[in-house]
Amino acid sequence: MFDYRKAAYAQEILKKKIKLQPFKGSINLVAGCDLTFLNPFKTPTEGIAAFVILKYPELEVVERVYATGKITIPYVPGFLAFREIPLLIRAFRMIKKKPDVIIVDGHGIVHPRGLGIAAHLGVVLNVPTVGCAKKPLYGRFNMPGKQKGNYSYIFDKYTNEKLGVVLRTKDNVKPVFVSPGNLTDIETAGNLVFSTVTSYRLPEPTRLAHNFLREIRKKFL
DNA sequence: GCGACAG
DNA sequence: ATCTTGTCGC
Repeated sequence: MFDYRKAAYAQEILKKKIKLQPFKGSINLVAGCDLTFLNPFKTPTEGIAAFVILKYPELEVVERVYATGKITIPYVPGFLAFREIPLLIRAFRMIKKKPDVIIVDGHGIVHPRGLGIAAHLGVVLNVPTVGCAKKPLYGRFNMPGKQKGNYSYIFDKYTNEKLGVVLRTKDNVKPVFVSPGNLTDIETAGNLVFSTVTSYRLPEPTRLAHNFLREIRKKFL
């Protein structure tokens, strides 16, 4: 079984290691990562994690890697990282050209204990990360305008601290929820995601990682 | 007590 | 989180 009390404690410890700061240096390579499961409704199950690395700001793919393994921890809102990070780490180690920043499919610091999967991964790898989720998890916010580029801020519901942005990446399409993971800040996170969006709802790194997995997954069925 | 709840 | 198909709106 999985001890969620201990996991929550671990999150509180790791949260203290997050460094929120403007991005240091320049971004030449940006990565997107994602996971897929052979049976997403059963645990344990086989999982596949992938990273797609793109040149920035050209968004040309320069490398793709993936790793497979057994997923034994169930999904519980607030503890996604414990389920997905082990395989993500293995895939990350296979990358030859390490990215300057990773866009993770999930939240950064917009999280009940301030440590969503993007922040968790960023601390463990000591790499700049940005969280880009498709649904809200925590905090209060107003919906942004309907036009691409419109955004609003996400605040902590107790401290009112600004945590991230709700960003409209495509006209009349549901917005995404962006927040810094590690070694980035809200502005860096928002700008990076918006600058990697083309004509789809999700930023290219995330979208391509997802497509890549769909490809790989077929070979395992 | 009730609703909400990343992937 | 998977997969597929159909429908609707811009």
